Amino acid sequence: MEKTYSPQNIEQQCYQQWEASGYFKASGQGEPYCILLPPPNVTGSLHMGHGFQQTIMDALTRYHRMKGDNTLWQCGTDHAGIATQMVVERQLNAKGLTRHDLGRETFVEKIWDWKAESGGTITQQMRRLGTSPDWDREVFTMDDDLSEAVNEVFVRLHEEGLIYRGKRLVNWDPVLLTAVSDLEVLNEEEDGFMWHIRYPLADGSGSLVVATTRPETMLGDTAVAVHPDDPRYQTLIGKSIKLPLTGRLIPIISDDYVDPKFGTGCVKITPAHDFNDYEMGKRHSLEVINILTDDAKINNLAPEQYQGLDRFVARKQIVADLETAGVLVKIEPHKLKVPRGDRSAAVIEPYLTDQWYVAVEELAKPAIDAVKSGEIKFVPENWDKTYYQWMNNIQDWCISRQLWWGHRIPAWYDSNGQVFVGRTEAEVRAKHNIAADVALRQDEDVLDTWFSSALWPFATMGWPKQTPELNTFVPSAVLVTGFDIIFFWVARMIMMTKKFTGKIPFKEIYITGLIRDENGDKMSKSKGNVIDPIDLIDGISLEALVAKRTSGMMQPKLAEKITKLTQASYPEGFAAYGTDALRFTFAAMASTSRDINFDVKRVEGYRNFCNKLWNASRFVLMNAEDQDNGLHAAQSGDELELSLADRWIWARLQLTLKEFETALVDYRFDIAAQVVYEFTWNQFCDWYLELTKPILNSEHSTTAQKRGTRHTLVNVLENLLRILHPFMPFITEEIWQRVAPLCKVLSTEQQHSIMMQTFPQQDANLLDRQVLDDIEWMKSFVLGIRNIRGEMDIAPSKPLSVLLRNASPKDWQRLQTTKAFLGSIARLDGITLLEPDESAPASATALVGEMEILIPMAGLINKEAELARIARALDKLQKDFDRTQGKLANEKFVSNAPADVIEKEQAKLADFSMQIGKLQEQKVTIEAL
RNA sequence: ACAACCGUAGCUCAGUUGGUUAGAGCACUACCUUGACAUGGUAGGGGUCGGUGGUUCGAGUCCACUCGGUUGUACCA
Repeated sequence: MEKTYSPQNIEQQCYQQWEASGYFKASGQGEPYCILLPPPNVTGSLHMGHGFQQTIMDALTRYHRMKGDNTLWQCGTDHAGIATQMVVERQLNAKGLTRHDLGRETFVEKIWDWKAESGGTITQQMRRLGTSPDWDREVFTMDDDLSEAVNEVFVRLHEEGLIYRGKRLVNWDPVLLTAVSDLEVLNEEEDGFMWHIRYPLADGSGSLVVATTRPETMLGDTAVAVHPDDPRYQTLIGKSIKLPLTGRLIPIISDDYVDPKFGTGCVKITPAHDFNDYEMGKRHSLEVINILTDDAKINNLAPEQYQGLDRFVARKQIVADLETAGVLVKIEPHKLKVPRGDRSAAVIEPYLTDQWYVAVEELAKPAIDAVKSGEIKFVPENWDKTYYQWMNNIQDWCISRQLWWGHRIPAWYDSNGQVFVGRTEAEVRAKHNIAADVALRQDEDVLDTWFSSALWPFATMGWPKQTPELNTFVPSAVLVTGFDIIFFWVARMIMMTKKFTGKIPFKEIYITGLIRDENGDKMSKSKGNVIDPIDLIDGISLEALVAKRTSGMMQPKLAEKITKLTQASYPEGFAAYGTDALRFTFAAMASTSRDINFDVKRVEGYRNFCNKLWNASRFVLMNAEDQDNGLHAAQSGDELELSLADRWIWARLQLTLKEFETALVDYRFDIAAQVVYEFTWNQFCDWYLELTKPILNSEHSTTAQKRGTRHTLVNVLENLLRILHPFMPFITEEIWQRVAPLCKVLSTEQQHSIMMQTFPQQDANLLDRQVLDDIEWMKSFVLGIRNIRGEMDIAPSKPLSVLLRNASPKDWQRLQTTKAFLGSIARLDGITLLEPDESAPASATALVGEMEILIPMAGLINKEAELARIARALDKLQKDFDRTQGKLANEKFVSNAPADVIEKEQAKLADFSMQIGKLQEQKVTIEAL
């Protein structure tokens, strides 16, 4: 093996091997275990959130595959209607063209071209992460099969009256020229103004003042409303206003929606351009006057001088004109929520159009029940509140989009505008007896991308066909996703899957945290703090990183700021940490927290961990390769004699395995990662490997002893690699290839990959408590000596002679079993037991339980330094003693606390007291020198 | 406005149903190139758990209030 771990040399080749061997396919044997990949945007690229979630999904997939489950990770991508169309449209714009220049058909072809070109990016990047989905089952939401499912669902819901077409106000994006759903509108608080405008009464008897944040909408006002009980306006109700600028006569109506305390208590009502006004308009049968065009210019229903003006230009003009007319009372600064499209950032207009809707109330009920009953569980649990909050106030879902990229709505119109819904035009004609020569025109609109994504759990399994997969993998085991798409996707999948299969789509929903930068800021292009997971794997220079972060920046100032920030944060760029280090980092950060601040330093730490594992494996192989490791001991009858250390590391491995698996069941990947890290570094490397050296290197060891230790070395390592594999697939495979042949006979082809091996099984027989205690005793012995060496500046290489005082028979027995180890790792050249009454020379001391280890000071130990060390230790002990004594002196504690707690406190007190006593004696002895 | 979550060592975070001396990684200090590993080893310093009050024999852990932060939902023109 190479001396240093270098991930780039080992990662890619084995991936191809795995994929080519078909290891990612479900085995067809065992309990079904299925994970659905949240479909990433087909033309997107991998970001940290993907990396994080996919690491978790892959760890679960690999773990269950190794546990023998019939494991399927169902992957695919979605067509991301708006996002993808925008990308291609922008490319056209750069050439001075629009999609209208090409026409629908050609434009859609262009998008397919673009998909062919860039569509593989994200799946290639997923491969770099080592993910193991069944690529042969990869699905795209616009594939024929899925499109068929989409049509089927649409038609069936329509037949049941759950999909309907209606003319209503929708959220209209005047830049993208499409309707968007409520969820795609972000309401941000922005600075604006409140304009107060005087509206004169038509009969000239007076006036009232309305306040508005959008004065241009007055062109579409069809009433002014006041509160029915507002004493100020009682006499005005029923009278008419002569609207300034247009001169239209509009009524003054009363409605208790109006808050008399807000503004002037008079509200201008524009039913065509405000959701609340629209409702009020319906209540009072008001005229609905639309004054905007699709792209938010003033239309020809408004006075001529405003026609064709952009809404914001018109606003200025109207304000100026109102001022000239002397009806502008005042202008106040005002903070207001401005609705903006999440894709275009354009100000969204409530706009009256024909759209298709899903009536969701009926679908929502079973979906709510599925969570309420516990059939579906959120992890962490309290996300169910977010879910209920939305589901209980759910609005009908506007599913039509005025785009060209997506599933075209399966509805056809005749020349009278009558609509027919069906799977195909032929079906429509047949069903409604429409002759072939009668012209039918298909609806121009496409469906919201999330409509097809909502069918993912069953459509990817072959629905509407009745396939074996549909039976086996619905419901899937767990959905791993971020809370940001609970409404967009999760809730809608539950509704649709329930509706069309009667089953739940998944049993658990593991909601991951959101990856932020090391300062807790959301990663975004405009902040310039985005990290590409691939850059952490392959490494990137500062220059390249800066270039990447500032590319396409329109504002030079921003680019400069980002450059500085990047230079300050990562003066060296990123090192090539490798996939395994990155994956382990993601796992280690997956706690219950909803925000995860990603610190590159942690990747470095786990890269070091990989290196540690690598070098430990080198040690094992150097000692075991081409040696007798007892591989055939069972048949040949060769004896395997396990040392105390050998039995101890087996026991520790059992503890680790148990904690690891418990953590995985709870989706506590952070705990699982920590447990296995601790074992690997702090137990296996720091202690066990050291403890094998005295056996392997000693001439006094028997063949059986050496064989036993080598057997343990290779087998514990082999087990450890299998435990680590779900988190770190590459390095474990690479090492395992060399280690496994020393441990077992690999006969079938499938057995030649660690990923097809079974996961280690917990074995209580290996968990020897006595051995665990013995080694802990030995460790504290060694620690005591190391502590004295460290504090007294005694070179680790200098052999020491120690005396033991007050050793119990148990201590003596342990000394016998661990003597060889102690001599070696603590560098002792002599251990002498003192008789009870035997006097000892002045010594530095350490305690192991009640036994004292004495290191004679002569020539080694500085009196002042030792006194200082004792004083520090005494100080700490005294505090502990006082606190414990205080507790026990409290009568209420003694009378109320459970017996075992009291016993523990008493034992602690005795222990502290004993230690203090010994140290004080020691202090006196040394002071007397 | 409401809701959820968060506030523990310089930094990033663990801390299960209240009960061993509050932990880890990184950073820091000192020493060490020993034959797996300087992407390393050994030893060590550092926090009273945002604040206040309460429940309890006992609270980082439960309750109330409060301050600060994040996110979501709703919203008055």
